[in-house]
Amino acid sequence: MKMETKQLAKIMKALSNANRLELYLEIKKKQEVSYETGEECFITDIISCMNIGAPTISHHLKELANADLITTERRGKFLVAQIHKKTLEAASRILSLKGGK
Amino acid sequence: MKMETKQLAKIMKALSNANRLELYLEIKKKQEVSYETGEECFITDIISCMNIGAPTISHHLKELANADLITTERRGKFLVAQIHKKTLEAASRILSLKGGK
DNA sequence: TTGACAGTTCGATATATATCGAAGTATAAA
DNA sequence: TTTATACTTCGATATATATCGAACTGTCAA
Repeated sequence: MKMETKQLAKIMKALSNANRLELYLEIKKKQEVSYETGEECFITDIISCMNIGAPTISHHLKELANADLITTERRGKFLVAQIHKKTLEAASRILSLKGGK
Repeated sequence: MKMETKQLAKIMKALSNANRLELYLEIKKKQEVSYETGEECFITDIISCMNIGAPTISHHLKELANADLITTERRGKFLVAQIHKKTLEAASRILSLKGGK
């Protein structure tokens, strides 16, 4: 099997759980807003507006990071997350969503 | 949680297994070729070039169909599959891969 | 009708996963 | 230094999933 396929499956798996996907999309949304406001995406804000516990969020963040979809960074007491745009773009390329052969 | 998010998660889950994704991409590839040749995508050809058994293929086809990513149709003795382009396009739209948010 | 081929269904198994509560760690604030 | 906040780690549990072999169904060909 192609390396590409395995990699894409990994990305898909990371986005296959509804709560984790919501988490990812939330980070993505905040990051897009932050282009304008300069704010960062604080995980603590996301936790308070999702209906799963902190341990589960922590677990999901690791899965997203493991698939290279995000990175996280401590900012003092808090955790901030950034989207890896390249990973999502790579996924779309493999799926030939745009352009394509 | 948004309906959209749940739906997208379902699509992602269907594509999250490497073998199932390979199957999907194979159907997709054959369908693209078939634009030119007029051929259809026969599952039997795919089975013979993948290293999982027929029962598993059958299971995976159902998962893909359940996520609305493909449809299948009997052609006499054989099974042919078609990609639902719209589903993949909808997924990409929700992920905002193209165009703005 | 018999045989072969294509695919499905069933039952079993092994593995992965999502989630939680409890307890731990790190940082900031009082 | 005590307390509170923001996560993380651990262990447990319940559920889902991928996969297989065996047996079944449907279709064609001889």
